[in-house]
Amino acid sequence: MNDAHKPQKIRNIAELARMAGVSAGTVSRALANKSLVNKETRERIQALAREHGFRPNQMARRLRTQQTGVIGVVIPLGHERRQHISDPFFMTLFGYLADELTESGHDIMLSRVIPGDDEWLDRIVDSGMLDGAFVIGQSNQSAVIERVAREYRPLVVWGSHREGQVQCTVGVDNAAGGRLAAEHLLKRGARRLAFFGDTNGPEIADRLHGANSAVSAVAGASLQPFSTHLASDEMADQIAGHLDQLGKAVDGIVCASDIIAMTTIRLLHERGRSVPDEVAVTGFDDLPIASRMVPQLTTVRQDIAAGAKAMVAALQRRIAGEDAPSTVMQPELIVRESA
Amino acid sequence: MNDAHKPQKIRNIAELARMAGVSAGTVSRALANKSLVNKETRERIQALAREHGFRPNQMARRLRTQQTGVIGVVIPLGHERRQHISDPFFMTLFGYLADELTESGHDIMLSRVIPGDDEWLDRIVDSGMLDGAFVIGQSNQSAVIERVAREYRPLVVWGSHREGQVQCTVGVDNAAGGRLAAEHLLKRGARRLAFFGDTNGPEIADRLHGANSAVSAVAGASLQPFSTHLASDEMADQIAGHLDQLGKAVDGIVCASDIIAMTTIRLLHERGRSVPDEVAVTGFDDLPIASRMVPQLTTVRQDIAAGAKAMVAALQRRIAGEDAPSTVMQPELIVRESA
DNA sequence: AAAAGGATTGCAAACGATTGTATCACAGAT
DNA sequence: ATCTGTGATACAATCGTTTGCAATCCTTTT
Repeated sequence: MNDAHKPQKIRNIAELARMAGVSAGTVSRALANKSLVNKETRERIQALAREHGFRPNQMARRLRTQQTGVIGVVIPLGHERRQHISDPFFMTLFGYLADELTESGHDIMLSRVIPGDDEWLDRIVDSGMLDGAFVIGQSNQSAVIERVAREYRPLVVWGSHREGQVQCTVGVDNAAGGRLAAEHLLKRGARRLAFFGDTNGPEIADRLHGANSAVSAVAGASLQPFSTHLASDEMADQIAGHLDQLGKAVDGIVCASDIIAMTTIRLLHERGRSVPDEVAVTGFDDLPIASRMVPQLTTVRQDIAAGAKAMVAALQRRIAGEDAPSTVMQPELIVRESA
Repeated sequence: MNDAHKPQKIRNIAELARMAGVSAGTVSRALANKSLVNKETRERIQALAREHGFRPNQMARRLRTQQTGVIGVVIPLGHERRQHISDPFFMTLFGYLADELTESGHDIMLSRVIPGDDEWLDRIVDSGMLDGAFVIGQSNQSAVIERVAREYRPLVVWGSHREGQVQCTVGVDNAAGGRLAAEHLLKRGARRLAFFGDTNGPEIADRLHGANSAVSAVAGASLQPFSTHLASDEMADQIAGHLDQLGKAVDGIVCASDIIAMTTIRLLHERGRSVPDEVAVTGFDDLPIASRMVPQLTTVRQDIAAGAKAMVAALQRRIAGEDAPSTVMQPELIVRESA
C-alpha cells in the first residue's frame, strides 16, 4: 500500500467545499445535481467527490430532511420465543417485501422486538428512523397493534381482517381457506378429521373456524383440533405425539401451514401410513417447497407475492397521507398429490 | 376520540424540557437514566415522557453519537436478477443472523443493491447509517468486495476463503463438501455422475472442484457438470432439460444446493426413476426442509446457525477495532435416504 | 463566618447535511 | 451613467440530540 496518489479521506461536505473552494451549500446542491449550480462547478465537485470516494452522511441528511427512506419490518414474537423469525413463511413474505421495496428505492429495517413488553411497536414506530412499517403476523398482539394503528398511519399489517378494526391489514380470508381444505378432505370421503395448528393468533384461529364450519355441515363428520407450535424443534415431537394418540382414528388432516403438513407427512410415512390413501393431508400457504416435495402438497394457496405488492402499495398511499383500506384476498385450493 | 386527558404530542426534548421546567440537557440525561441527575427529577421526567408517549429522535441521537446500532446485510445479486433474495438458503442464514443480532441489541438493515454497478457496496458502507455490514454470498463480485474490504474494516462475508484475501469470510470448506458428496456416491457404486449448479460464483465452483477431485481418483468414474440457476422459476425447466438429456446415463447426481436436489428428486420421480436405487442424489446446505421431505435428503451440512454466530462474533470484534480472521468450517455429510 | 466540596442543573457547542434568503457580478436596457 | 434582471454562489438557520464545562445551591469542615 504505497500509493502516492492515495486520496485522503474526506469526512464531510465542509471539507470537500474547502477543497473545491466553494461553500458547503454549493457542494450539497452540486452533489444533488441541482441545476441551480453552474454545470462546470457541479461536475468539478462531483468528480472531486468521486475521486475521494466521498458520500454525504445519510444520518445528517435524514435528520435534516425529516425522512429516512427506510421501512421497518416487524415480526411480533408474541408467545413463541425462539426461531420464529426464521420461519419459512415469514421469510418468504419478507423476501417478497424486500424485493418490492427495493424496487421502489426504500431500505428495509428489521427491528428488534422484545417479547413480553407492551411497547415494542411504539418503540419502533416512534424511533424516528422510519417512514413507515409493516407488521408480519398478528400473533396474539392484535390489541397492541390496534392501539398503535389509531395514532400511526403508515402501518400495514399482514394478518386477518376483523370487522371494525382500525389497522390496515392485508391477508387472505383465513376462514374461507380453512373451509376449502376441510371441504376437499370431506369430498374425498374423509370423515374423521384432525386440525394441526396453534390457534392463539387470529389467523390460525380463523382457519380452524372455517374448517369447523365445513365439517359441521356434513353428518357423521368430526374434527379434532390439536395445538401445534410453529417453532421447528418442538413441532416434530408434538406432531408425533398427536399422531400416536390418534392412531388409526383419523383419515384427514388439515394443517395450518405447509411446514406442519410437510412434517406430518414425513411422520406418517415413518409410521407406515400412506398419504393420501390412508390419510389425506392438506397444507396452507403454498410455499415454493409445496410443489417440490414428494408427494406434492395439496394446499391452500395464499398469493404471497401479490400480498407483498398490496402491502407495499397500501403503505405508500398511507405514507403519502392518503387512506388505504384493508385487502382481503381469496384463497385458492391447489390440489396436488397429498389429498 | 373525545379524550380530555389526551396528552398533546411532544415533538422533541426541548418541548419536554420546557414542560418539566428544566433544560434540554437534563432531560436528555434523565431519559438516558444517568445518575448525574437527581433521582426525583429523573423519575418525574421519565413519567412525563411515558405519559406523552415521547421517545427521543433516533436520527438525531445517532448523528450526534456517531453510531447507529444498525448492521447492514447485503445480498449481491450479481448475475441472477430476480428472486435471488427470496432464496431459502439466504433467507435461512439471514434469519439466524437476525436472531443473533437482535439478541445483541442491533437493528438490521437489508440494503438496496443495484446490480450492474461497481459501487453498490461502497454506497452501502459509506452511507453513514451502519456500524458494520455483512455480505451474504460472493456471487461473482469477489473483486468488488475485496476492494472495499481493504478500506472498510467492519465487514464480514459469507463465502469461500481464498489464499491471501483481505476480506474476512465465514463459510464452509466448499471443496471438501463437494468431495464428501461425490465420495459418498462413488462408495455406493455410482460411476456416471452429474453435477447440477451454477459455477459462476467461487463457492459452487469450489464444490464442483472438490467433487471432480474425488471422481478422478476412481478409475472408470466420470462427472459431467451442468449449469443450473438458483432462481426457482427457471431452475425446474433447466433441470428437466438436463435429466432428459442424460436419460439413463446417470446413476448419481451431486446437487449444489438442497433446493436443486429437491427439485431434481421430484423430477426424477415424475420420470419414474427411483431415488436412491436407480439414481442417488445429494444436496448441499442441510436446510431444515432437507429432513422433512420424502425421501429425506442426503446432504452436505453447513452449520448455518454456527456460521451466523461466527459472523456476528467476527463483526463485533471488527467494530471494536480488533482484528478477526476468516473462519472455515468443516462440512459434514449427513446420510439420509436419497443417497 | 468563610471556604471547600459534592450534587444538580444550565449553557452552548458540536454532529453533518439541506435550503430559504441575501449577496454579488455582470449583462443589457433606459 | 444608472437601473434592472439573471445566474451563480455564499451565508446562516435548522433538524433534535448529546455532552464537556461552567454555574449554582446546599452542606459540611475549619
